[in-house]
Amino acid sequence: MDKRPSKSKLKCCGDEVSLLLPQDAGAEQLAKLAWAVAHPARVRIVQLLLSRTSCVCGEIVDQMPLAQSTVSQHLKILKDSGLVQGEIDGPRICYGINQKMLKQLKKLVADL
Amino acid sequence: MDKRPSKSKLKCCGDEVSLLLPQDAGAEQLAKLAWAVAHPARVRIVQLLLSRTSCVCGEIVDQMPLAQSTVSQHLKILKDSGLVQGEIDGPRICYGINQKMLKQLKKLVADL
DNA sequence: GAAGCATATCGTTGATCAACGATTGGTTAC
DNA sequence: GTAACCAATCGTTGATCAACGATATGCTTC
Repeated sequence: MDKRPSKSKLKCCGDEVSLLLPQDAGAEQLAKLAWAVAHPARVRIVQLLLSRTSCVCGEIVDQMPLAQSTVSQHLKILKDSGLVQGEIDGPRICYGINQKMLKQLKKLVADL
Repeated sequence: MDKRPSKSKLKCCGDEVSLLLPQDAGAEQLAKLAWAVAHPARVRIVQLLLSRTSCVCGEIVDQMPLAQSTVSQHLKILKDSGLVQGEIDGPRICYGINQKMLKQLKKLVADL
């Protein structure tokens, strides 16, 4: 077990960091968006979505050496970050890049 | 224990991905650099280093609610990514941003 | 050489990631 | 309604992250 009972200092990575570091509001968001593309598979997914304006999950799975559940998991991470949106298109789901968020990411990185 | 003995498919995240996805050479590098700034504390460190052109580890520790060992660990991650360089300056170590790598990161993100 | 200070590294712990197969949920077609 | 298909979720596992304290290393200075 952990020897640190409840130091009230900093748990790890999470929302508490922002409370202790109020000065960097953008740091949190940059970290969140950077995290979304901090995995080769997710970068690849973003590239696929950008190259085709829209894409179904099945197509992504076909182009990657990963199981469907794993791809779906990565898509969830991308969706949670806001970088990717999915809209229901009949029986399948049409995924696409959230251009606003992508712009935000580009701006945050460019302003570093 | 893991039920997957050695599927020779894909271990997780690592160098093997590049072997199986040769088309995205840049995806790996973007993921690696994005990963470096995928944590609020590391974004903060980069910002600190940029705002002062150079910075000693002790100053960074003073400005963050983290232990010295934790900051040193984050610095190591940043160094491993290439974004940050450290040169020995007498008894202390002077850290600074590797502008070339930062430019590379900006370019990779901008080209998305 | 010993003392002192600045960093790095070691060793530990709990939390999270990333992968998979299996199952569930939802939508169309018969 | 049932079958078929697509995508999401569940449950598991091993690996890695992130945090800390404690210890080791390295360079000055005395």
